[in-house]
Amino acid sequence: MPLEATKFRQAIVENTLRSCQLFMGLPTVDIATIASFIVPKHLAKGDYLFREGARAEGFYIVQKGAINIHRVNVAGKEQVIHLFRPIESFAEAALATDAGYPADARATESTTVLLVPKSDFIELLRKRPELALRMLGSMSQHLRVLVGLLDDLMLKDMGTRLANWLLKRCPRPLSGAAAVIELDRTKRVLAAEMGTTSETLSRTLAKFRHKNLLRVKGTTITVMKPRELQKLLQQNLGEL
Amino acid sequence: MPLEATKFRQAIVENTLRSCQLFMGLPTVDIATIASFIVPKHLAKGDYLFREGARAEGFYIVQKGAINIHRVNVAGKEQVIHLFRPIESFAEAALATDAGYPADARATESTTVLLVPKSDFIELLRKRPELALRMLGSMSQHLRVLVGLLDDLMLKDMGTRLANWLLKRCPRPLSGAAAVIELDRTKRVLAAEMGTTSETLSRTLAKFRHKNLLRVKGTTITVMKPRELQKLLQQNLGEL
DNA sequence: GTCCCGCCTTGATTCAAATCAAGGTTTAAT
DNA sequence: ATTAAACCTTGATTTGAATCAAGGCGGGAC
Repeated sequence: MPLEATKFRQAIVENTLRSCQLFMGLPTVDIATIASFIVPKHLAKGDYLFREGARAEGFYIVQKGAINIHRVNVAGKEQVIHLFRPIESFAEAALATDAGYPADARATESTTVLLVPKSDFIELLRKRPELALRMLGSMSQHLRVLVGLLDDLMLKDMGTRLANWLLKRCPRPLSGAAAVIELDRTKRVLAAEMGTTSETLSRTLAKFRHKNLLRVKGTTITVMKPRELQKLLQQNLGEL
Repeated sequence: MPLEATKFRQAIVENTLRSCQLFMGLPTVDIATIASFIVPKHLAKGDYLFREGARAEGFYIVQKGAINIHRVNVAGKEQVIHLFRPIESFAEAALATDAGYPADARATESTTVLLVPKSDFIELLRKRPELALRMLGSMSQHLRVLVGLLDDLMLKDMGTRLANWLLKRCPRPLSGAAAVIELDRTKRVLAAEMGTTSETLSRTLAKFRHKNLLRVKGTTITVMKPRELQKLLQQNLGEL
């Protein structure tokens, strides 16, 4: 294989690493070291990267596409935990424990991830305590996301849940300016993420549409009146 | 203050540290170092250790009593995230980020916790990469717990949820031997942890009682027929 | 001991969401 | 371009849990 090609590939990987939160601003040497033991993996839409309980090989960084982390509970229902998109890292927990992955990971579209193998990385970690702190930061971020998800799921009714979800995605809800939200996923999947069925989501969106709070076109939602939505959320909460 | 007393206190702290998962098996020197910057805190029942958003001073280890970590969502409802008991550590996420604590912490009884101050500990972390790995392990454990909680909360009905909860607490569910479960909390609180109301919990327990699956006396539940319960759980799940 | 407050239980009612069902629409593949 | 499959929407029905309400039990204060 031509040496040039290898170098080129390495350069791309290094670029991804540098731009990802976890390694941003790291010395070039370290980036190069990490890049040297990266294993890229390609997945077709629907392929599983790993399943719950599988021995953990390391953690991952999404380079292209999207990875859906989910859990199928004893009842067989799938609860989406998170959807990771390019430059995000996940499964860092794998580093620290011999227990298998605690959830399933599936590509929701054609996807490339970079595997950072456990043993290699741990070795580096021993020499670079700074890095360990970053890992801690990343995991604490994941914890926060999970706590946020819990919050959302426990909110009383779908109206409230959806309003809350939409507002979190409006750039400046208080400005009153219409905001366009691109779903990046099918409504069925969105419903699953919010812990409900596509029917209920559909109805709730319809309710908001009829109040002229928003418009829906395909997988694009335009929030026409963020402030109204905000107000509605507040008063829903008040009535509890 | 008499030197002896100080030494004595230090010895007790070191003992707690040694027995806690996080520091178990650590060299004596390190234990002593950590013990030297520990700040013990006493809380009366109902006192808050910290509130959501508060600047994080460090992480904690429960020495005596119990700490309830919970979240009050936008609707004002309290969702219990976890109840920490002696020798458990929590809020490790505080180390790695400047964001405040992501939840509230309240003592549910008279409690003593050991505060491990952030800056001191981070300094040590830089010199002891091993320690950082342990922290990662601990956080990954918390992640698992949270994922498990999510699982439970999303289970269809209370019958299923409760059966699942009980079975997780039977030492050997398959043995068929009756198991005694001590709640350690009021039923109202348990209901909150399971994301429901005390009325619903009461009814569900009654249902199981009528089927002679268990007996309830105060805060003690005796599961008479774990296997029956297991069977019921399976078939509940099948019917979905 | 007795009084009181908070906890638990049980019943009746209400309500939101899951489920079942069917028609219309978009997407992707041939 | 045609067709099949998946997706979305909307309606009717069912169901499980929250809520409202009231009575009983138990433990702590005095």
